[in-house]
Amino acid sequence: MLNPFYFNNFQIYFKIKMQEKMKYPFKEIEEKWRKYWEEKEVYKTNLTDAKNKLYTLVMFIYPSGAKLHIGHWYNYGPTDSWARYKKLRGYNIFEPMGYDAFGLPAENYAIKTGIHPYDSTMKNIEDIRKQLKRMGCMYDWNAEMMTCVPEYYKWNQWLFLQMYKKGLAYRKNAPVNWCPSCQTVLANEQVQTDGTCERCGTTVVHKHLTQWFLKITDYADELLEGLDKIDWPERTKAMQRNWIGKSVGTEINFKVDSTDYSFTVFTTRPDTLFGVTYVVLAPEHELVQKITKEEQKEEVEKYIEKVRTLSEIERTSTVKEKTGVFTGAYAVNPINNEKVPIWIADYVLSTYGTGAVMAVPGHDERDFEFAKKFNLPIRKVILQEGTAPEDELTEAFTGKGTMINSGKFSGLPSDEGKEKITDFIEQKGFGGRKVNYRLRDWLISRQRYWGTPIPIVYCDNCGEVPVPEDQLPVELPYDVDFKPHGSSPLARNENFVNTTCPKCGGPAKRDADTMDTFVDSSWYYLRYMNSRYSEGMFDAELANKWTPVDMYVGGAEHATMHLLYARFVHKFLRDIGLVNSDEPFAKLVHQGTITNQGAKMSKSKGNVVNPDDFTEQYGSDVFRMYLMFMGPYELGGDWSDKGIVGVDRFVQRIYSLFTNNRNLLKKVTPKEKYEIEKLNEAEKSVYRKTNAALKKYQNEIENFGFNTAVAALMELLNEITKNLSELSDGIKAYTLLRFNVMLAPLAPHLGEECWQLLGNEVSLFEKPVWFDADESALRVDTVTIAVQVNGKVRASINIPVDAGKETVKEIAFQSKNVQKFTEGKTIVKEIFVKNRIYNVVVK
RNA sequence: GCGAGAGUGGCGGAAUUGGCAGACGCGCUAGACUUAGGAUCUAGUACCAAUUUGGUGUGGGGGUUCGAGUCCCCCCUCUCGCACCA
Repeated sequence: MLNPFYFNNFQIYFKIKMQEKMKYPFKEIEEKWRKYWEEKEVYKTNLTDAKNKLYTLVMFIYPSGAKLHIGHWYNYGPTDSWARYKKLRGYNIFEPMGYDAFGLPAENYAIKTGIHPYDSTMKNIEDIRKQLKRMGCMYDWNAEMMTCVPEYYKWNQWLFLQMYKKGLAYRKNAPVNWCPSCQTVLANEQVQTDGTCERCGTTVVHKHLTQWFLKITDYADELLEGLDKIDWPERTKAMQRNWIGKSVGTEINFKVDSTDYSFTVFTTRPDTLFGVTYVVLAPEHELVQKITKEEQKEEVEKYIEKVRTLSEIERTSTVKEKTGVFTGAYAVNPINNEKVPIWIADYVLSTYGTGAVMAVPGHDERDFEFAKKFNLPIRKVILQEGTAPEDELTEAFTGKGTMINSGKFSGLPSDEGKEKITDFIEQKGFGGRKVNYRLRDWLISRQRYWGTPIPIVYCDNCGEVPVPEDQLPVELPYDVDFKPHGSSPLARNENFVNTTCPKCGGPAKRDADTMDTFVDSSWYYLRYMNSRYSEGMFDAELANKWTPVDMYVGGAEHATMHLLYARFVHKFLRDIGLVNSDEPFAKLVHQGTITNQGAKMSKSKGNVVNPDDFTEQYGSDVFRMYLMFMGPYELGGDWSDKGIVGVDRFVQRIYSLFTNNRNLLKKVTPKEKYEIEKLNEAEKSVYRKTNAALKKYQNEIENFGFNTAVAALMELLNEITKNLSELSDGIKAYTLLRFNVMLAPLAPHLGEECWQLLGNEVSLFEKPVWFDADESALRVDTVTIAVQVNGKVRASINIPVDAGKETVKEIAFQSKNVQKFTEGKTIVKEIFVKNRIYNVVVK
């Protein structure tokens, strides 16, 4: 019976069994607390009380077929931890979550599988909601909302109509980016640098369509100035500044020789006006057809045709050699009546400035290159300091200098010349000062099904007629052939398209396009406060209490699109009296990108890491804490699960520490503060460490320094376990309580469990508790400072805190090593920084 | 090309105002737990020599300073953004 082999195995079995019992049972515990929070509605925000309000927002989720990935966890987990910390500190937190539910992927998926975008989106939302709940964030599920329902998108239409009324929504036929794969138009902002479609990677081509634009350019200046007032990452603000691209310059009219035609150029360098040796029009410029001479017609036509096939990126590539064609016509330089040839070239864009450029090859790199290639004259009109007028230009000189060969303006510094020449041009009526922006109006028309219908009808009698507000929403029909045929899917739905004119009652057709989904996301943060509100776009009273958003966290890739559009819409809503603030997001933080093997995670690359694998093995707290511990939040980094066991061990140690001290608070009530001199050495050191950790933790969490906050907690745990046997129950309870409140934001389930284990009756997040550091404990009586001889550390000495130089010097020179390095030498200099360093310089 | 950020042990990364570089974690090494260990605990772990100790070290080169990972100049590499913007 007592076979040693059996016995042996039984022992092992027993030991393993015991360990399993000890191990932190994260599955039950995490589920237990999630259920508790949900049943007690712990995260339901009292929105009527905005006294201590803190609106914490993450960019809402796009419910694609893919489940939550590491990036979502990395975005939402730490942000929630920050908000939880703030909650423990007494803030009234509002942390909502919703779904950015319209969009192309759902439609592409439908095209591929035949599953209706509405059905797949709703299914995805179901799945994602479950996953989100398992993360254990403080989302107020009462506020949950999605953009693809009429209750929401009705207000996109309403917003559009308000802009229309103010003349901010207009239609124009313009060269647009056409993605042959998506069969749709893309905004310039949505075309990638290599000329491909942001969503599908297909090379974008040009197509001319009549489209709706929102006049964001009217707000260009304010969007620029507003950046100074918001707490956003500098790099993001710089990106928006560049994107808006304000440049102050001069517009100058050039007459076309022996005709009545004229055109305008924009320049930031009017001081080089005498250096103009030719002018260039964009191939699309309206004048090109009118002025081209008969003998040049064929060549010009051929060139225009060639340019039409090029994407903007190809046209503007620096690598590409300059191309262009002479029109045969001449323009007259208004400053000196000189006749200069008119060329067309693809490097001049019709979408920027006036679509016409005065070419100064001597002082502009592109013009220089062009002139060299086509043998056009190069004239020097700005003299570089330290060079002679007769020196030949080997490259364009684009800096400041002294004007030469410029008539009566010769001799002026170029800065002054800019003003003088502009004054002259204004006086003569040839043009004037002009501010130009790189920013273009926001193209919102999409020839697509899965979006907000544009509330406009076209009537043969009345023309373009806005749908009256009381007839909103213009509902998106369910039955539709969403397969792309080059036109909008809605255009083929007779029931939708055919309608009556709201003005004359005659037959009319609806606009068959839908809106860019960035319209949806440009105001969603205003609706969360009352997501079922039906009296208006949003509950303005609540929205004004709670906005601007106090903390907005999301990817840096939205720097120039979503984040600019939302600012624009917010300012517009302010102007029509709906909101009372200037900016939507007071503070912005970008989470870094988590890559895998150096590449962005994507389905196509097959390098997607599934967070579920880790949450199932370690639990959601461990996974969340590991993501925070990996490195600086804003940097992101390459994914590796190498260190996750470290965080798991940390959690195991915490759990056994708290289980071993179960109901400690029933035995003892710790004091608010202890007199440090009355504690034993172990207690002193734990007491100090506890308060140092509190201080450090606060600093770090406030600034999204999660990695160092976790490290501070680990240090504290090490200090506690090292000294555990020497601690009185009072000190033990004191430090565990503080450890617990710091732990809870980072690992909320475990935090609650420990809180209960200690003997607390009410959930921590139900009744928030925080402890401030006892500053007196941080004051120490002795400090260790370095003693340097000639800048090299030769000793470390303990000195009384705040000890003066003479005392320190005395102690320092007791060190043999210091003596050794100073022996026989004279002291030239002494540097003493209190409590930091003593450095003696000898010779 | 322009703009922003980064470069620190075998690895992820720490380091208020310039003031003891390498916190915390992973990994590794050794030991303990009467036999097993993908468990736990303890100790060690930048590099080079050696016992104490000395020297070298934050991408490379120069500079400021008593003192530089940190500030200044030049260069290299990587990441992101922009790209003929007139």
